[in-house]
Amino acid sequence: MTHATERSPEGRPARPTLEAVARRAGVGRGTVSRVVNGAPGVSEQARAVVEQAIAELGYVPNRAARTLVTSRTDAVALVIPETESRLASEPFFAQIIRGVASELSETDMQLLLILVRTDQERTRLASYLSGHRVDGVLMVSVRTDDPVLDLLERIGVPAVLGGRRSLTEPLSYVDCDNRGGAQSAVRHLVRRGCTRIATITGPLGMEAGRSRLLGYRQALEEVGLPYTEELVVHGDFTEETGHRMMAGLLRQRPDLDGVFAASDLTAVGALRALREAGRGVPDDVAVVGFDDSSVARHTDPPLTTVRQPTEQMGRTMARLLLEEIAAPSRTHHRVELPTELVLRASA
Amino acid sequence: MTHATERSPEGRPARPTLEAVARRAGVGRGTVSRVVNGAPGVSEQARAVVEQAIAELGYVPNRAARTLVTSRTDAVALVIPETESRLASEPFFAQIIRGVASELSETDMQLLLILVRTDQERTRLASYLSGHRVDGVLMVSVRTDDPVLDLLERIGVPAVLGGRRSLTEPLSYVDCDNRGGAQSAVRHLVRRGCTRIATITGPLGMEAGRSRLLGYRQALEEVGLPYTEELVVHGDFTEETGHRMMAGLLRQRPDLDGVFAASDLTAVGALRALREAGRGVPDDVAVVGFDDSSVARHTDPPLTTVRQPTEQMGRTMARLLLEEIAAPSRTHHRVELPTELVLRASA
DNA sequence: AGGCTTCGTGGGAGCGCTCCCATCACCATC
DNA sequence: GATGGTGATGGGAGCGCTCCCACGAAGCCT
Repeated sequence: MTHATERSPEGRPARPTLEAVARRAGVGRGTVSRVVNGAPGVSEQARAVVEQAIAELGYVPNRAARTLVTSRTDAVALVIPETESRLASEPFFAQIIRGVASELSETDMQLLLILVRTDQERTRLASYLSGHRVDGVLMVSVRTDDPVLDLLERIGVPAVLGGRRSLTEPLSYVDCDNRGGAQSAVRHLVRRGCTRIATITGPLGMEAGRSRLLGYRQALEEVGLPYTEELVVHGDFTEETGHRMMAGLLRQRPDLDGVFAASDLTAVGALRALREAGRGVPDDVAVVGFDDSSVARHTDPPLTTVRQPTEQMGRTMARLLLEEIAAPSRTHHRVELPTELVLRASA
Repeated sequence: MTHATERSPEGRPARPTLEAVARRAGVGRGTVSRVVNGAPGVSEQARAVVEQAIAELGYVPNRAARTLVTSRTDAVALVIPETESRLASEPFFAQIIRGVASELSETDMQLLLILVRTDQERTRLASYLSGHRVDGVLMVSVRTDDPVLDLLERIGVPAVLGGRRSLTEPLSYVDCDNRGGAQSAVRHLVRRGCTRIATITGPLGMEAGRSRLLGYRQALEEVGLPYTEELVVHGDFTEETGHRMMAGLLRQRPDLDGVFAASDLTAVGALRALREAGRGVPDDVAVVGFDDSSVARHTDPPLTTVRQPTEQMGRTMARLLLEEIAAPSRTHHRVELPTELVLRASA
């Protein structure tokens, strides 16, 4: 009798089961299961024998079997609704992914990535989520009217958002202090002497867009500068609209001397428009962005911007989600992380 | 008798099972299973009744139960070994993810994302893969000596690499024409009159690094320019070493008039060193990068670079993997996609 | 000494599905 | 009319695990 691994008819080594481990260790299935799951009520001696057998056989629990009976899946989904190609151009998403993955890697939770682009994929996602295929859901870049979020609330899956839909977000979320960050950006422009400060907003369908606009407004008001519609143009975080809006702004208000762009990409577009218009940055017009994405360091001139702790946001989201999965409760978590103004040459 | 959903003791609606559908449709489990899986041998009539019942009950198959018996998991893993913070700074990874996700979204395969940073995580990955928890594996940014790859070969999981370990890669892979791309970059430098062309290589532990160096060498040789060790310095695709290596190069060979950087990030570092040394780009020194990552458009001057079809690579990888899963065979796939030189202002 | 917990343990039941085989109705054939 | 397909169907067995209950061996109290 050798120690040769059991083999199925085709000759591939058959994976050892709980049963096999139990037989080898000379104990019952229950005991092995308790050892594997770290459950109490196992004698030191039994535990040792079982662990030995597990090692010898190279036993790895069958996740599907476990899921079938516990109906835990040990998986969480990270949902990224990436309209356009923002995923590729904005390091934001990659950093969130990094944070989430690194927090999860210490547990044995699997990370499922779900990119949602079309409405059709949105529908699939809905049926996916109602199929209880994950223990929890992380979702970033949320828009106020996203129907998937209502679904999440309705079916009661543990969920944590990156960002929020409104100031009264009912779901758990992790956000950065968008309002405060914007305010500090505009305060900086004021401090350096700008008096006619415009803003190119983000999409107002996202709370981040609205809050950054609010921060702009509050910073103006606190120093008594007028808030005028003329100096507020609406963008969508992309470079392209940043460029177009800035060009329009210059035509409308040639006298402006400062711009707060609601994202770095928007700022990049704005810088281009300013260059084309022959305006010097920061001397004629000072520019501040938001995000501190990797382009910020490479623009000409390098961009003064508001850094948000993206990776930490991802990490926090994952941690909160794990907590909610472990101890489901009606109370939701709300976390707001601070931002930081990064001074470079553009303002 | 109402149509009310069955409920478990806690009041949460119980998910309908195959059995429930069968009862409602007045057929056996077998028939429902055949309908759900699109298997032949079901009468039109039975199919209609079953589909009706499925719709009424909102039945969604339990994946775990299915996996338990078929030992298919309907999931593939995308493994990204991201030493340092390359994931965040290089859009490469995000684009690969996009490509993979978009190809997969048309099937009902799940995408599992696995980031591997430490050696400990590497070990976990190994045990993960030997646990047969996915039907296939995608892996990018492969290093020649990565032990995980041997493991993949050994356990025979379907796998497709993004990039390859050597020119004789035994596993299936999708790569871009690194050698040809580098060659076209250097040819361009030659064409614009450069005669003392240096290169800052990528890590030579990756085939991409070696092939790009080879392309550089071949381009020189075909026009009779000498290949000298002095003009070849070794980097690792990062900005930081690009900067340091370029500075060293300038000290060593102040007469150089062209640089081929093996990545855009490296080129960015090189541009900075050149600026600090007071050299004009492209007039004193022309610079070409590789990747056409998003920074390339924003550098000063904008970077001439070699575009690789990253998203298409991701898409192709996923497609090949699905094929290998569907029809396992000993023959592996090798795909090499073309690159394209993108002319901007730096050369 | 007898009854009481307490602890460690074994193993039956069952999660929801697929696989496969036995069955049956039906029709074509000799 | 008996025979032999053929195609549709139902349901048993079993995938590998957790849950839980029953059981025996100690240890504790009165």
